[in-house]
Amino acid sequence: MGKKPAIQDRRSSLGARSGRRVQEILSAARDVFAEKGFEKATTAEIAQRLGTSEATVFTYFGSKRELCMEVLRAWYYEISAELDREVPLIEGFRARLRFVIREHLKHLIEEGTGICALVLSEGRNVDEEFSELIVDIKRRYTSSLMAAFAAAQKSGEIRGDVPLRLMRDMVYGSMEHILWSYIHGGRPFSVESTVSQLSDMFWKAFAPLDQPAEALAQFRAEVADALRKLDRSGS
Amino acid sequence: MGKKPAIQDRRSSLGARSGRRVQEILSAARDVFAEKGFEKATTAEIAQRLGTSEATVFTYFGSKRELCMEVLRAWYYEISAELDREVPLIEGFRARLRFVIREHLKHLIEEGTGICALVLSEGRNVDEEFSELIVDIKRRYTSSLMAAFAAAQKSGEIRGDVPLRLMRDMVYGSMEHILWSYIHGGRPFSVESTVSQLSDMFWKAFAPLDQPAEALAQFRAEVADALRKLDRSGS
Amino acid sequence: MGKKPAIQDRRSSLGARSGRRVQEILSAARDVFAEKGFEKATTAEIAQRLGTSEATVFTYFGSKRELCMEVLRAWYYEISAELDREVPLIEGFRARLRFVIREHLKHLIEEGTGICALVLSEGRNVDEEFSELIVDIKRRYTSSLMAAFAAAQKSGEIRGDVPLRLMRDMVYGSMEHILWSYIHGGRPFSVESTVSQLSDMFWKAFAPLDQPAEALAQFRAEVADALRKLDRSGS
Amino acid sequence: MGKKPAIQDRRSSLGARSGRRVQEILSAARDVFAEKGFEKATTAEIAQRLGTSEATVFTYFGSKRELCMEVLRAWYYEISAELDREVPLIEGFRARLRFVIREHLKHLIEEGTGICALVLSEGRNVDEEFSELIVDIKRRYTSSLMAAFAAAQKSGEIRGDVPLRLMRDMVYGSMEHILWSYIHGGRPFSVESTVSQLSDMFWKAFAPLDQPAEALAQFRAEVADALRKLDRSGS
DNA sequence: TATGAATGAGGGTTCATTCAT
DNA sequence: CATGAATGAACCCTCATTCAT
Repeated sequence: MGKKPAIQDRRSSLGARSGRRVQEILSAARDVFAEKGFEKATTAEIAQRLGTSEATVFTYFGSKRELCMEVLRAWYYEISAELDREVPLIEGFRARLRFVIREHLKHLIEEGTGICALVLSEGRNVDEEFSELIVDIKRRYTSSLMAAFAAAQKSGEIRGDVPLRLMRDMVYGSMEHILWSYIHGGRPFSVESTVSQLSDMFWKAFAPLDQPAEALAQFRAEVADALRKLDRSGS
Repeated sequence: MGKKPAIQDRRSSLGARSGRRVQEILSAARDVFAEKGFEKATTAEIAQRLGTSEATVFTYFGSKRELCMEVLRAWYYEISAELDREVPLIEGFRARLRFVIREHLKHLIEEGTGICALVLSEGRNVDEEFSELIVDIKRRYTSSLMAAFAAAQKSGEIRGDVPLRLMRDMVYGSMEHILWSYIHGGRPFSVESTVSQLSDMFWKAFAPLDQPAEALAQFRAEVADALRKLDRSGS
Repeated sequence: MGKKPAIQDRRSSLGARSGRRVQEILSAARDVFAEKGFEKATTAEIAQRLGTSEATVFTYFGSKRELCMEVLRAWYYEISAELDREVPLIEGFRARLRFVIREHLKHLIEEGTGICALVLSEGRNVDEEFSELIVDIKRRYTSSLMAAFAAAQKSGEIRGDVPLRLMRDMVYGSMEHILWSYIHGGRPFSVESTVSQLSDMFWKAFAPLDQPAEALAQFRAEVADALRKLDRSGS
Repeated sequence: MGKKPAIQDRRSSLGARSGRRVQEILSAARDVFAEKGFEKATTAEIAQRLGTSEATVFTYFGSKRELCMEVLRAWYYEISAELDREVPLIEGFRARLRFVIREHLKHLIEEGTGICALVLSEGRNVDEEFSELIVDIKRRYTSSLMAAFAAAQKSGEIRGDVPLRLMRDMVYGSMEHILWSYIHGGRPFSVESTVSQLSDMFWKAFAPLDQPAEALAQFRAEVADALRKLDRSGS
């Protein structure tokens, strides 16, 4: 909006965040943001942990918020890449769904409550300016599941009367809420059993409407077949 | 842990903030928080809308964050009371679930994206100090649904192999995500059709394991088994 | 332009800068700005001299630049008021011009090179935002001389073929340059003789074009008259 | 006073900056300073326009301020050279004055408000350190006019009772003020008519005291006196 | 000569919060 | 109760400038 385009950011380009320095900063920033949360984190502390000056941080990242967004982006990127790679190799919607759910929960649980809280919380605290960016990041992140949904809908594995988007929101929303409860409730948490239960429930929720009907039809055919046999044997 | 004497200073009780002034402040605060979000809202603006001084605000509320929490509490309180009253009168789990879902979506949609974003976002931005409070508020808010879950589990309307808490997280998590998508995507949004779709899907997800499809499957297995035996014996 | 209107400045109103505090701040600010110049002056120092915090300064003035503008405004205001009062009472354009010149030089010399440099320099360093304000201030300041010009042009005391604005620029521009030379050259400087010389030169520069012609005409009339008398007496 | 070894580091001499690189930098710097003003211009932008690094700029110029001074110096240098060359060839003070005025106005108007504002504004924003330098530059720049004044005073073309310096300040000060008004007022501006009016007025202001009008006045006084005597004796 | 990278050194500004009246 | 006034405390960010290569 009213942003000065600035001379052109001092840093190379927003694309290739590969330099060693950049990675170091990202890493330190992730730690601090995870520990303190965005608002309470200070650029001073991030710089301090790196043993550099704040100015160096700002050489590579335009603002504290941008830095935080990049931390999130990097986090999502990793899993996104994995999902993009693995999910298409999996056979069947049910297994795909299960895989996606397990990955999401596993990563967020394993990396500690800090980063988990950051991902859950800052995904919602977006300064307008980065609103579009976070939407993109999440779109990419959820694209594997969306593709799986699409394929499943086509093959008749899941119902076709509900927007994919709604199902996606159910899956991710549920997990977020579960993780949030976990973080704040401190209850013991079994990833595996949660994965199983969620998969099962969503499998049923998303099942084609005519599944029972189809099953019934097949059953009838089988029974009819059997009856014919009985008839034959009993005659 | 050396916690501050905390949240009650000179206020009557944690529950019912009554005075006219208190209500005015809450109202102004809600407007401002809804418009700007917590961080960008200022106590100065809240006071200014009331035509009083910031000091007055602090006479009634200990801190900006506390004020915000009270705004949220008030918001939840209203619906909580309604749910507590209405839900028990409804017959059947399915209808109860539907009612809860509709109320949640309806309120958040109708009151505008501002308060909606506030509820969704600030519910996650908790300063440790208020962490417990928000958990309480939400517990109270979700208690109607939890009670319905419990009753349904007892009566066999829903499956008994999944923690209620997990189902609750699914329901509320899904709705939060859906609302968030709505707020940021700006897509047209039909409360009624969403309610129907969600109710239906959750109904299926939560259905007892021995419902038609499952029962049928098991029955079919039995029959098939019997047929095999007959086959063998009859040949 | 793109300024946040802000909730409404915390300070009473831009008009009545009368409060004691305001005057104190203005005074301290003038000292610091005069000593260091705008850029090198710091709000910290201004606050420190007052024995208050910087925040207090910002309670009354929106920004460092605004504070500086107000210092300038106050400076101009004082003399403007004096000129508005005195000039109209003076008879004749020449005396008025002389008065205006003397006041300008006198004030700027007497108040020291600091404030003088500030007035001369910062009158030219305007952040767009205050561009209009400084123009207003200066318009007001020069209005006495402009009025005198207008009256003189009407009465035929000065030429009518030159825009008043041009003459005004000549008078003030000359003085600014003279003062600048004085400040940087450090040459001894006699206000009185400079006033006399300037007045005299401008008087001639601005004199009606037909002054010589008129004088000549009158002189011819007088001589002719004398000649007639001589004729009469010598006959 | 412990002055820094100052302005010449590794540069050939204070006078002639020759290298191609130097010229490129000066050119880019002039553009940026003209567009943004000194304070808002950044060395980063200057370097960026050149396609080099900031460090390169600092290889050739000791500081941002020095660079700016060199830009100004170069600007003045060009016209100074022209004036030095042309003015002595012109016959008569009036024509010389007119020439000088026209050149000054013409250059500043033609090169755009950016460089004009820079010259007018930064000529006044001197960091002590460069105070002497700018004085030198301006002395050189005004030397043609000063020489013309001196010659004119010698030949009796202009009055001898006023310091040349004062007259110089009047001429340049007037023009600066006029240009400033033009830049900020945005009024249409005719160089030629302004040149004519200024020349005419200054011509009159600087005219010898015994020029026609004065001489006439004195002569008239004498004649009148004589006439009175005649009157008395002839009655 | 050229420069990529790093940074020292503030600087202005913001607000929630306090307290005497 | 209400509040005007004051401020502590930080924070993000900028940029000219340096220096090893």
